[in-house]
Amino acid sequence: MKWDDVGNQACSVARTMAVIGDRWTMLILRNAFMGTRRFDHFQLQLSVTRHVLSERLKRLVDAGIFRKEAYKPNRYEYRLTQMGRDLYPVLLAVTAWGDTWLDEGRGAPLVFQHKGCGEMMTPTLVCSECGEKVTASDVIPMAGPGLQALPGSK
Amino acid sequence: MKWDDVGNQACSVARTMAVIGDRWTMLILRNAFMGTRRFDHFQLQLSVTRHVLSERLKRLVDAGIFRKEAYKPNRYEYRLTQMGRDLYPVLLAVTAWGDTWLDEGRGAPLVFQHKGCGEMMTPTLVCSECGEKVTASDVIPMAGPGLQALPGSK
DNA sequence: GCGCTAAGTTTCATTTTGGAACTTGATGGC
DNA sequence: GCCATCAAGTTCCAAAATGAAACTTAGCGC
Repeated sequence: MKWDDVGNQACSVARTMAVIGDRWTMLILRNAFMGTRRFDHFQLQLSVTRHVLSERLKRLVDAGIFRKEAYKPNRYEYRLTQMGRDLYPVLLAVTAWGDTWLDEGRGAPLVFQHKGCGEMMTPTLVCSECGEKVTASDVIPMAGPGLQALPGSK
Repeated sequence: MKWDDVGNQACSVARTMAVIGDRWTMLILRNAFMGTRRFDHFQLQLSVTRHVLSERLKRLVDAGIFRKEAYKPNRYEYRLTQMGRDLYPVLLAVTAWGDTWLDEGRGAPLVFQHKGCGEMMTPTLVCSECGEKVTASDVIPMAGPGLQALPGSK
């Protein structure tokens, strides 16, 4: 199967991966959340080739995750839209997992202070209804309204 | 920069992406959470080539996300380890984003019932300390113990 | 022992990367 | 005004990864 087809599946994971499911894209987003906006800055900070960076930014703009804006004639910057900012929980979940499982005993490279309460926080996933922490075995996935075809897998 | 190098950065996002940051890998994990365990089942459900599937499963086993176990002589299944199960919040965060932004008016393909309270839930990211919902602007990232070098970006 | 099944491996053409140089349209200095 | 510079890409090519499909290998069922 090709990736264009994967994006058409009735699965939010597949559709999301068709947009952001690539290594560089996540790192681009990470840096965007840290304040990076310009082509050359992304390129330098990430050491990604200009070629790939160009293609990824284009895709993210098309998807509506970045807005490309001229900050002076012929010079552009890439700013997260609301759609893009909404990816923060994904980044945080990824970070939390990496901190837990890949730190090699060194501790988290970054820690997060929550403005609201002032404490250092661990991003935690909870049920929207009862506020309880959620793990894989606490959840029953069920067919929702957006499901068309279900070959046991999608 | 090559991907092996990216995995060595002092950044949990980069390190995590070096392991799971690839489109197929996320879909493999999605299906693993839905109960899939065997090579041919993954292959059929995902329509990924056997070639790529083989390589990805190998990497996930090496990383410690799957455990490869013989269920009879010469037949194996891939089961999530605790490290693997801990990726569930990432999957849920991805799903929640896709449900919000990519459903094209059709509604979520899958909905999640929380066993604890019985309600249909939206996975929500909160601060571990105060329980408040967290967005990008609520958080201040700061250097943590695992940070060695910080070229403004990593 | 024959055919089936599961779990891969191999082969090869096509696509995608990585690396590096080239292009283009403002500025900025003098 | 004119030359140098800088930012934001594009182009080119070799190397690596992917997709598609056929092939391999070992145990099972009968």
